[in-house]
Amino acid sequence: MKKNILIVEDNADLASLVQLHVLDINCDADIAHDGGQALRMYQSKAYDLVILDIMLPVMDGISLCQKMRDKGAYVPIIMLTSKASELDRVVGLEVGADDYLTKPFSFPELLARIKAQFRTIEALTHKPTHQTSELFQMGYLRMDVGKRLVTIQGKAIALTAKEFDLLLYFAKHPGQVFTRSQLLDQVWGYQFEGYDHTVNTHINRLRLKIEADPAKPKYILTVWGVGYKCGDGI
Amino acid sequence: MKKNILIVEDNADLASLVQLHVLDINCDADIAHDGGQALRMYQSKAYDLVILDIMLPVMDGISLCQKMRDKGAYVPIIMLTSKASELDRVVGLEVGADDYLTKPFSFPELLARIKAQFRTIEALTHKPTHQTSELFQMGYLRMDVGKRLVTIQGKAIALTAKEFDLLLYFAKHPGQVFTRSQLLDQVWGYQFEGYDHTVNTHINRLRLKIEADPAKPKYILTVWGVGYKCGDGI
DNA sequence: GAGTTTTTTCATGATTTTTTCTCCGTTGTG
DNA sequence: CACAACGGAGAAAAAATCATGAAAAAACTC
Repeated sequence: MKKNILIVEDNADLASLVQLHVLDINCDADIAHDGGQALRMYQSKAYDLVILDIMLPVMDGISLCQKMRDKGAYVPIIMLTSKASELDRVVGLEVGADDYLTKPFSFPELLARIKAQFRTIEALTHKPTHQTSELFQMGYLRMDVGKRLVTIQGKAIALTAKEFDLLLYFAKHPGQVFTRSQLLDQVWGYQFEGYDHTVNTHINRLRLKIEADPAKPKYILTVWGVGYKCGDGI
Repeated sequence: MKKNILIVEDNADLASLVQLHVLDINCDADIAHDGGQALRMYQSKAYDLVILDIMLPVMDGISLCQKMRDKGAYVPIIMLTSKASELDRVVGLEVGADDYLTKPFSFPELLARIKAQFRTIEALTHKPTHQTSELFQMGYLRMDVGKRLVTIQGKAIALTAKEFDLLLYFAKHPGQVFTRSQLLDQVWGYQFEGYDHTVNTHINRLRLKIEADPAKPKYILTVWGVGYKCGDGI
């Protein structure tokens, strides 16, 4: 996935040069030549990083940096400057920049600093995204209830709604034997008026999908004269 | 809430000086004089930041940095060095440092950089407070919650309020399947009295806007007999 | 308050799933 | 071994679900 970088730099040559270099680390870059343009672009597109020259026409880099910081999402900002004065460096960082480079800088260092910013973001955001949804397992077969996903040895199996509900019912009651009408009551709902035969058909199609050899089922077993139960899949 | 900083520096005078200065920004600091000691301290206490001299006896700063990075939790590392060679700077950043300072450095700048690191952490870890909002992504599609902006491969997509909220809900729960009434409850609010059909229409318009081929959606997928889920967009 | 945009409701046709039905092999029983 | 009940397989019929487009209602703007 390509990252988007916004380069804010009035020197067109330098801007293009930077743009060229960030391509090497798989990043796309747009260029803004003054502060006003930069702010408009920043608001109209989701950038992953901003490279910002502090000396700009129309609006200086410090003000621009503050305005960007006020606009919602956190986007890392790397400041560039020709002044080597310490005061500027400190002001830049105080005002919300995440890093600071003094011109002339080397491109390897710029790229290294860009990557360092991305790494921080990754490390910090790459966390509680994983919803802990209920998981059931029988042998190699796993069911994720929230995602309604079934995998066998990691391979995804596409099930219809009823197939999934039926299989889930077995997975939730390992080893237990159910008659067809019990299954109709529990999975279809007690108000369902239909034939026991319906269950057969569903078990059938389920077996076609999940069993290696549907003639010798391992997950859903027939209990002759009674109904079905789930095996351990092994 | 005081922050804990680990200073890894063999020059005892400089170490104490740094320790003294970080007190000004309400930070406590421990000092390690060599790499082995540093690693033991790093593992035995939860630090918020590490200041690391690259030239160390026993174990050099680069190796130490890598070892720390391997130890799970993300702690920002600021490297110090007397060598001004560009290669070192780049190696330092490549190896997992978040920032890099060349001796002699000024204390205001060191403190500014420390604060910049903390600010990043705050912005990214602190739950989406009103100011700092989050970015969500599914494939080429990105959502900036603060700006209420959606882009696909950098191109901005104009969504209405409901469309945005609905899409955001999917983006926040990747892969999770929702029924139409769940979506009505979660996105519209449980007090909403309306038809499931409403969801269809919105999904429909969303697809027209975000899908390359609305007939073969990649972002919002239909789960037959259940509802909808978001795909990974690829 | 008129005009625009957004949201909701509704109707239709296409598609998928579910149910029903039939045939045939299998299993258990006497 | 024969007979009857049972379960499996497949196809056809029925039902449910969804996409689409259009119209009505509501919300918002100027």
